[in-house]
Amino acid sequence: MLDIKFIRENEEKIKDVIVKKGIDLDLGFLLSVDKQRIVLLQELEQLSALKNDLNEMIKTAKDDNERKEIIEKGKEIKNDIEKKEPEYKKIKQQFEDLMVKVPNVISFDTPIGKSDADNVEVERDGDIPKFDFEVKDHIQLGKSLDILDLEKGTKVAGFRGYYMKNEGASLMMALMMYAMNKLIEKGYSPMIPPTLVKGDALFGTGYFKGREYDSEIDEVYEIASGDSPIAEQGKEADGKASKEKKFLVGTAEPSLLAYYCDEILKEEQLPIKIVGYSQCYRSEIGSYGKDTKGLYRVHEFMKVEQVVLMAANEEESINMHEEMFAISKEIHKELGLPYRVLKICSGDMSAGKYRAYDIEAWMPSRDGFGETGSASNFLDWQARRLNVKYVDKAGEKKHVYMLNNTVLPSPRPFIAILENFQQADGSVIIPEVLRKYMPGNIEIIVSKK
RNA sequence: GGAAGCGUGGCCGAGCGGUUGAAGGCAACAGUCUUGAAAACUGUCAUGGGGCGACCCAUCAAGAGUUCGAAUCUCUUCGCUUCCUCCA
Repeated sequence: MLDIKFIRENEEKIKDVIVKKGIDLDLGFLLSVDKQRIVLLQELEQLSALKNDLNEMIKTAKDDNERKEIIEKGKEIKNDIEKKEPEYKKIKQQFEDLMVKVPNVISFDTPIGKSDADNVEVERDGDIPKFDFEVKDHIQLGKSLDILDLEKGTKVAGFRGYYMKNEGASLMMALMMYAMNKLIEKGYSPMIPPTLVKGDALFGTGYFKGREYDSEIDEVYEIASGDSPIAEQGKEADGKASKEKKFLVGTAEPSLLAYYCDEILKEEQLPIKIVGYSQCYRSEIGSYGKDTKGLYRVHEFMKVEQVVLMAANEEESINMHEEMFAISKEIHKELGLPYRVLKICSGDMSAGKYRAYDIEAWMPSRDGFGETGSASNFLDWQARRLNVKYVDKAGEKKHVYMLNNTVLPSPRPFIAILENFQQADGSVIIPEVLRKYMPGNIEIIVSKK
């Protein structure tokens, strides 16, 4: 969310971003709604002021007659207010619905483009492995080593379900422990946040495209809570409110950031650096036909995520963004995974983002790179929705800047490790940095058959 | 799951139908005094919105209602606390 004053003053700039991000929004219409809203607001406030004056006058009325007169007048004004109010509420709602869609501006160095095809590769590291034997994909490897069971996963959990087994389960836990500890060593405070949350956290971080959850477009699972089925949740006509909706997060980011919602921090507290571990759930709506095999695209996984809340300084936020993303690169290097870095273009960026990178690891079975991480700088776009402010050194209240980065998800690096480090005999070498987290500190996963 | 109670400004806490946007205290900030600090004293000090401004509107968990008028009364929801029950 942006400040309406900023929008009024930067109409052309935002119109430009709307085009570059490919967002369906008529900014001129928003501004005209804004004007109507202010007019109605002023009219209503004037009526309220009048009414308040009359209420004061009652106290000093000379006699019952005068009192009656005042009450009559008050009723007229109340009528006027009641007539005008629905109109104002309607406009206000319309205004808010439009405001929520206004995208954040983009950084000066964000490439302009229409889709992910226009993202710009800016870095590449590591040698793509060459194999002198027939390469297996992670599905075959996982099966032969008895560390991944997709059939049972589908049987129990349905499409995109999976079981991690034996060294596979240990390897995933090792990845998470490794990532978690690395960030703690870098000064991040560890957190295990809730994954079942109210809508506010998801709206606040931009995971709902509108003000409310929309099952058609939002890639989030809604959960039945209380005793009513989902379809019957929401406000009842008779004013009886139902239980609050709950959702499963797709990353720890919403829970970690919403920890501070409605708070006013002090500048001395900033930057706040947190590393969170969570289970992540994704409905993968809109990706029905994509990556249907294996672990690449699943509904449920584990992930270590980092977030930073910092003072509002654009330049410093860019530096922080780089600093956070450097950790992802360091991790890929330490794991020995060849990777490349993409600067995300305007059209592939979600509405709230100011600047974003993706990191992709080499996956032999894809004969290409696959996304293993993403770092985003939102400036104060999320903080406005979450209402997180700080008092700066001059005593002024400002919204904090928020940034986030994938430290390590569980399934995709697992794919990359299996496929890149497979041996001719079907065994898989475990990256050195993970061995201390493996039971028995094993160095290799071998077939038991 | 059963019972009772409670939700007021950064915090504590009064107020229970009209000079209450809200006493008092703490914290914070500015000043006086002091070589400096502390103490003491004086002053400032909620948030959001509208207006060029005087100023106006809204907010005492949220929503609805009663009333000319609600922080105060009624209802609903949410949250918290305590006791009992149950339980990984």
